[in-house]
Amino acid sequence: MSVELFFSSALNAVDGKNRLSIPADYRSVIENRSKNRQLFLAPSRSATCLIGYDEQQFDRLQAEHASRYGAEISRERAADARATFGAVTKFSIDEAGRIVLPPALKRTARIGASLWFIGAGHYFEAWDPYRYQADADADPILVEMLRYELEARGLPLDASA
Amino acid sequence: MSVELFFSSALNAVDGKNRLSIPADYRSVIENRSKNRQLFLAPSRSATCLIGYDEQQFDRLQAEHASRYGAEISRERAADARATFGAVTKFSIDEAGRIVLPPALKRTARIGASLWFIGAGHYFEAWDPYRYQADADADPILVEMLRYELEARGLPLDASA
DNA sequence: TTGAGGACCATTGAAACCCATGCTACCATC
DNA sequence: GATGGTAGCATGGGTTTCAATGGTCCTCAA
Repeated sequence: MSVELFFSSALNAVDGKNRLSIPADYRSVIENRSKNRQLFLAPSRSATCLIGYDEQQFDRLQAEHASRYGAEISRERAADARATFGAVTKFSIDEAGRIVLPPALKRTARIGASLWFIGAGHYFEAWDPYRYQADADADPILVEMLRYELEARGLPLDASA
Repeated sequence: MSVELFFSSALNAVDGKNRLSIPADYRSVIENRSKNRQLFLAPSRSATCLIGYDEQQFDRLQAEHASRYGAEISRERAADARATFGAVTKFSIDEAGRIVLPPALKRTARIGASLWFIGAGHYFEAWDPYRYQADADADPILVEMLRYELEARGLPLDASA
């Protein structure tokens, strides 16, 4: 069961070509759940970060959207369809376990040279580490773990540096 | 499953001959769903933009229309038939992935020198970028992504410029 | 004969791909 | 328990492919 949920956290680099490694844990969750290496990323609607999930979860979101409206045709439905599908990007994870982050997504989530992954069950979040530290809802334990990871990589503990 | 839905967004140019590239993502969705390179475009009835879809979705719209009326013959049915089919244009996507936009469609949707594509599941929308920004139902996240794309191409952020 | 539309070629910049390297965790052996 | 070997993961770099777009020529019709 646990192989089917995203959990644990990791700090990875985003290089000059906007490539980044998806943590190996998450990759195997995706492969176990969806039998492929497809990853979906979209900006969060409630925080300045990205939300990541696999195809199975995407299908679930799509089914929710469809059942919310049935055969209805309306402005509301159209707006919701845009919000549900428009900002989502699909990636296929390469042999080395990486994807390339499109600049528009990177910037919308205010991401810099590294990325802080936080597992959250059916999905995971990906934050700029400094933005996560500054977030009002940040978990103190996760912040402490993040600070340790930053230190271990020789990265500054604060964005200003 | 997910390869069969339109999602993600893109900003493409419309050149002096009214040629425009259909985003590669959308092209492969069309090919996967309909086994051809046929695209249908029609003005939206609820917004100032174009709606695009493939042959499979066209068939679905047609089936919905038919089941709504059965064998009924009426002015309403005729009016709905006109609305459903009258303004639809079929395109075949060329080798380079482009179509030529008829001036009437371009003008009806108030399209200028570029086009903002938004995936919405079984169909996608195509807006003039400045008109999308100004739309009351615009999604703030998509607006932000659009502004980034405008900037990346050196285009003005506002229509007035 | 001139303009419009369509087919075909050309360019450029980004995205996918392939190969190489440090690092660490785990394993087997001594 | 120490030591050497091996494998997997996170990264860096270079190369090739392809998408998006601009341009030219050709054809057909008015």
